[in-house]
This record gives sequence, structure tokens and C-alpha cells, in this order.
Amino acid sequence: MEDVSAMPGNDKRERIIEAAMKLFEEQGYHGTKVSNIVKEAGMAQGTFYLYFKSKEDLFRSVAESCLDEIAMALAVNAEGESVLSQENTILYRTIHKALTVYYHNRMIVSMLNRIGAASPEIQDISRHFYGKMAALIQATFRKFKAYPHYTDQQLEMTAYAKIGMVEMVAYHWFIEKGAGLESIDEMTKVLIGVNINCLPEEGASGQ
Amino acid sequence: MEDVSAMPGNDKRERIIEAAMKLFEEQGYHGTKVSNIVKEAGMAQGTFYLYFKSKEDLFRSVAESCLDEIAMALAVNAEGESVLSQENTILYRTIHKALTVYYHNRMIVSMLNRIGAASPEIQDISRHFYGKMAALIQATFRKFKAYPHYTDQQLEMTAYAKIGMVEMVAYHWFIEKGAGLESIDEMTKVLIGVNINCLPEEGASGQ
Amino acid sequence: MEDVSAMPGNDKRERIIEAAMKLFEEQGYHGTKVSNIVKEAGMAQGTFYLYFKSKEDLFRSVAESCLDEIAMALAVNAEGESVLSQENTILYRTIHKALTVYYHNRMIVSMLNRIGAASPEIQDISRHFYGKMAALIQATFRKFKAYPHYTDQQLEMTAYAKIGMVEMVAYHWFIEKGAGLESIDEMTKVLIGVNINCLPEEGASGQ
Amino acid sequence: MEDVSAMPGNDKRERIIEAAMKLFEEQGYHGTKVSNIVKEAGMAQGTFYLYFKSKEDLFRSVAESCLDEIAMALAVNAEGESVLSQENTILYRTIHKALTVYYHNRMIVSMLNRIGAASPEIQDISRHFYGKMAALIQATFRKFKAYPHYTDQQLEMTAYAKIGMVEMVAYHWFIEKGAGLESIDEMTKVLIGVNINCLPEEGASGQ
DNA sequence: TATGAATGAGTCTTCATTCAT
DNA sequence: AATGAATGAAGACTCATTCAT
Repeated sequence: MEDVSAMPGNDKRERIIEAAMKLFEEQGYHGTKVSNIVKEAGMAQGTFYLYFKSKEDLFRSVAESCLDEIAMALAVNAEGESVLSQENTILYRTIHKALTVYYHNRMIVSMLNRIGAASPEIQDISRHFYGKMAALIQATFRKFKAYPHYTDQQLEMTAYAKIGMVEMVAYHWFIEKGAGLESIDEMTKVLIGVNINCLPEEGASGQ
Repeated sequence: MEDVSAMPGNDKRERIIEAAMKLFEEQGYHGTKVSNIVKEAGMAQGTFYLYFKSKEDLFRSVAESCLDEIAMALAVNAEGESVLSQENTILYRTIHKALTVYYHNRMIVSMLNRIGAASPEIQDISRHFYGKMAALIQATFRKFKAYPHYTDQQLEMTAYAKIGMVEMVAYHWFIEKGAGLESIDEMTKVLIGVNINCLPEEGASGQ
Repeated sequence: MEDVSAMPGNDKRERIIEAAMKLFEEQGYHGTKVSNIVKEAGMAQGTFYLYFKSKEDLFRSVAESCLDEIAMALAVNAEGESVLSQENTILYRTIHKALTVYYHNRMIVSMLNRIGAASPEIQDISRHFYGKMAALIQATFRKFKAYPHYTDQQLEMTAYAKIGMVEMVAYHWFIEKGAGLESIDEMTKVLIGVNINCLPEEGASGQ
Repeated sequence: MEDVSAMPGNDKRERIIEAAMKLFEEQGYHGTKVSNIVKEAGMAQGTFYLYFKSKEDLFRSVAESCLDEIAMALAVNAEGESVLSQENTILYRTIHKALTVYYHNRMIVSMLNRIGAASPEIQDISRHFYGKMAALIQATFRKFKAYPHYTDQQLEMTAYAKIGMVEMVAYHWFIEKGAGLESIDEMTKVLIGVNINCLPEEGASGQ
């Protein structure tokens, strides 16, 4: 009878999600009341429960689908060409992609870190996400034979280190400073150079 | 500042803080009820409010003093000898120290990131802490002329990247895997090598 | 009063009643939600309100018609032949009939007692039903000159006692133990003998 | 410091129970809101939960203790002298005692029948109570060799019949008509005679 | 007539905080 | 200083009922 975008329900569901993401980000998981979400979304309290079983269900459903998207986006990237025309190419591409994805999903990722993880009810989402990401990164390392002499544990640590690095910078620039996509190139370069460019003048260049 | 041990009620104050740190870590900020804290501390509910204005006040006071300690510990380290007997020495020492401090304060740091930060009421503590840490790290960089050609912004990004790197690894090993101090050496080495050792076998120059 | 089967929507009305009786019995009045009733009946929520003003209206209408039927069934019995071919005949017949009717209406009677009566909104139905039944029984007593020297109040008490006796046994056997029609003969005999057969062996005169 | 009746807490607990019994009786279990109970008891909503885990907990605790008392009271009676100076003596005593107990506990028993049993959450209390009572009565029958030739099932039926008889009469006189203890003698006599005195004039006496 | 999405008043329960003792 | 009973505001969730289509 009508086009899809006007389908009853789907529209409301979207509006709830949008409102929730906004409020979760601003006020945290516990700070956001269902009553605020529905007010923001312009509907009655009861309507919320037509689309979500509970407040936690809303969070889980938003977070999970979003994080899956992120993991997929990065996974696709890892499939890219394997020839290293130049040292650091994979690293560059991966970090760049990660930052871009983070940017586009900055709300949920920030939420996950700062809000989701805070609530024991929801911790499993965070744990699962990081596990998946770390595994993905390790796989990429192995595929391209990066860190050739590392043990599994060292590789795992490295993976988590990368995630932490990217996430912290992304959070502070995208969320707290409100930077946009235009900063990504510079961020990527810096993140690649983090441990490389650290030597004082005289011993500079490539380490 | 005062003879703490002689103050009659300070014992209680300490007991509250201890109980709170234990419970905050286990159950999160919102999951921890004042009633649980006082039960754990072995005193009456009303007693809590003789020592703290509110639950938030307790958290702030615990977090702030704790984070100041951390910052101080790291600052002292940065003051250490300036001669680089070997490339990466400052980096090594700093990261090692940071991990040690993190380990000893893993409760509060973890809380701050994963619990505290989730609550807008408390976000300023987190923001302030990271700002302080980043500034400290940047100062160290400048002092030792690391990253010589970097702009201020690049230096700041690098500082945040280091924090994120260390924190993420520390969280996953100390908190989630329950690792102890014995892991710190290995963690430090890996964290230093994050961007350096990544090259595939044939081109492995920098290790 | 009307040609029910030809009324287009009456089918739906019947389906609602059937579904409601099933669910009321299983889950009680408050435990049964309108949403469950319509799901069970296979129609939309709104349809319910085309046939019944409210949930209470549904219950009243179901209960009243059902109880009237019961009262009528028993009344007809009371009109039966007046010759007592044998002592206890009327009593036997009445109780037997009552149990049979109870069995066929066990859902609604049980509901009325144990579910309906719990809700003040519905108490009047119960009160009215018991009043009617008691009056009927008293009339029968008088007709057959049973309890010849009793005052009106004693007769009334006796009537209620009979009702309670029959109902309690019927409830426990038909509803809780799931007994069927085959138990009715035995139940009737026992109910007749309740106060008669109680004497110990040696003094057993009246059996 | 003070006499028991003024002990903090116990007083409040009592007040809650009193208020609850009054309201449960008037408005049913579902009709009675916790907010009404505390208003009636003159305290804040939160106070309720210092004394009872939930509304259901309140009902269970009131009902269980009350029903235990009843069962005990009747059990004690069953222990009485075993010599039957006269036919029907035990029966008379038992019914008389049952009615007295019922009268003193008329609120809770009525509640159990009309309210408690209506809520599936609470049905087990009712079932357990009736089971206990029936067992008790059967034991008494056996002890005094009443109904000598009955099978177990017939004895069980008889027990339930007695309960139903007593309860129904008690409910209608004590609760609905507001009769008092003065009616108990008459009620007892009638209840004993229910199946005995039914014969028409000419074939009367004790059969 | 039929639908089922939408409503919103109403319920139980929690918990940080207060206060009389 | 210490207690712990009392408070009451606030929140998540339910469900009978309505109404636009």
C-alpha cells in the first residue's frame, strides 16, 4: 500500500534506535531512561515494548548489529591485495580503514567502551567484540607474515595494542574533539609511526 | 597531611573505600549499592554519609586520589636519567612503569574506563585524567626530543595512542585474564615492538 | 432468541468464549490476558471489542449464561416424580444430577469459586448464583418434606452445606485429580452417606 | 529500652499485615495495591519492602502461618478422649471446633478460598492446606473407626465433603451475613444432621 | 466487520539519602 | 560518632482499551 519507508513499525523502530543512540551517547546507559527515549522519539511509552523486549534488548540489538558490521568491514579490508609494495602498507590500509569505520560508527563504539562495558549485563557484547577483532587482526598478521618470530601470545598482545591505540585516538578526536573524516589521514600516519618515529633527531629516519 | 591513623573515624573511611573498590570492580558503579558497600565494610548505612556526601562523592574521591598517584608515579619516572644508553630506553622504561602502576591500580583504572566513564556524572574525572597523562607524555617526548619533526597535534595523538595501547593490553591481561606482575616484562617488549617488528621475515631490519 | 448460526460474527463470539474458558481455567482470571484470548481464538486484538465491552463483560456473560443453565438443569430435576420409592431417592438423584452438571460445567464453576470470586468486580455473580441454588434446594426440601422440623434458617444452612459438600468434592476430583464421569456414581454414594455411615462398626444401625 | 509492643519494626510489620488482611478481604488479592496497603498502614511505600520481599511474600507469610495455626488447632482437637459416650460425639466436637477456628480466622480462610486460590502464584498454599486438612480428618476417622467399611478413596471423599460443607456454611454466615460465635452451636447441629434428618415425617427419627 | 499498531495510566519494586535516637 | 529504620522519588514494564485504516 505504501512504500517501505512508511511501513508502520519499521519507521518507529528506526526512530527508537536513533533516539536511543543519541541519548545513550549523551547520558550513558543508566542515565538514559526509556521514558526519555520515547519522548525523544515522539511516541508513547508502551510503543517501545512493541519493538524491543526491554531496554537491554534495545542496547544489545543495536550494539550487536553495529559491531558485526564493523568487524565485517574490517574483515573485507584484510582480504585486500597481499603484495607489499612498500613497508607498512597493510598496516596503513588497515588502520585507515579501522578509523573510517570507527568514525562512521563512533556512537556505538564509544558507547560500547564507555557505557556498555560498564554494565555487567552487557559486558559480554564488549568481550565478544574485542575477541573477534583481535582474532581478525591476528589472522591478518599471519597471512602477511608480519611479526614473524612472535609467539601466539605476543601476537595477541600486539593485536590488542593496536585496537587500544586506534580506539583511544579515535575516541578523543572523533568524540571529544569532534573531528571529522578529514583528520583520518593524519591520524593514520601518526598511528603507524607511533613507535617508529620516536628517536631523537640524530638517529632518525626509519627507526 | 595528617596523622591519619590517629583520627578516630578514618579507619571507617578507609574501610568504606576498600569495600567500595572491591565491589565497584566486581559489579560496576551502578551495580554496587551503598547498602552493599556498608555491609562489606561492616557498618551501618547511615555511617556512610558521615564520611562521604554521596555515592558519587565516594567515587570521585577514590578515583581522583588514585589517578593522581598514578600520574605522579609516572611523572617521577619521566624525571629519570636522560642519557639514552640505548634506543627505546625511555619508551621501555615508561611503558614498563606505566604497566606496573596500572597493575597496582588496576581496579580503579579499569573502573574509570569501563565503569566510571559510563556515567556522565563522572566523565570529567576521566577526561581530566587522560588530559593530564597525555600532557605528561608529551612533555616527556619533548624533553627527550622524541618524534622530533612532529607538530603538537601529532605529538598529542601519539601520546593518546600510547595510552590506549597500554591500557587495552593491561585491561585484557590484568583484568580479564588475571595475569600478574610476571607478565609485565613481556608486555612491555611487545608494546614497544608494536609498530616496529611488523615487517615480514625478509625485510626484518629494525629488530 | 435469534438465529444465532446465521449471524455472521457470532462464530467469532463463540470462538472468543471458548478460548476464554480454556484460558481462564488454566491461568485464572487475572492471569488470562485479552491478548492471549484473541491469539487462542485466532483473531486480532481489536476484534474482541466488537463482541464484548470489556474483559469483565466477557466473564459476566460467560458466567451468567453458564450458571443459569446449571440452575435450570437442577430445577428440572427437582420437578421429577415425587414418590420416594426408597429413602434417599431425591437426595441421590439431586446430588447425582448436581455432580453431572458440575462436571459438564466444571470450568465455569471452578472459575467462579476459585477465580471469579476473587475479584470483587465479579463477586455479585457468585453471590447471586449461590443464592439461587440455595433457594432451589430449599424449595425441593419443602416439596418433599425433607427435614420436617427445621426452621427456615436451618433449612438454608443445610442447603448451603449440600452445595459446599458437592462443590468441594467435585472440585478436587474433577479439576485437581482430573476424574471423569465414571466417578460420579461413587461420589454420589459417598456424599449421601457422609453423615450416615460414620458410626463405628458395633453401633452401625443406619446403613 | 522499651516494652516489646513498641519495638520498632514489629509494630510496622503488624500494621502491614492488619492493613493487608483488611484490604485483601475487601478488594481481593489483585485489587489490593501495595500502595493502598501502606497508605492504610500509614507508612511510606519503601517501608513495606523492609518487612516483606514482595506482595506475594506478604500473602504467603500471612496465609501460611494462619493456616498452620488452624490445622494445629484442629489436630489438637482430634486427640480428645476416645470414648464415644454417644453417637456423633466426635463429629459434633470436630465440626464445632472447626467452625470456631474458622470464625477466628475467617478473613484468611475466606481469602484463601476466594482470593488465594484464584491466583496461580498462590495456588500451592491452598492445595497444601486442603491436603493437610483432609489427611487430618481421615486420620481421625480411622482412629475412631468411623466409616468402617469405606475404602481409602471413599474416606478421602468424605473428608473433602466435610471440609466443603463446613466452609461453605461458615463463609455464608460468618462473612456474608456477619454472624458471630453465637451461631456456632446451631450451625454445628445442622451440619451434623445434613444427611440424617432429611427424611420426611413418617419415616423419621434416627433411622 | 476486521485489524493490529498505538496508547498511557497504573503497578511493583529499588535505592540513595535522611533523621530520630 | 554511630545506627538502621524510614522515606519517597523514580524507573522499567504491563495490558486493557482505542482508533485510523
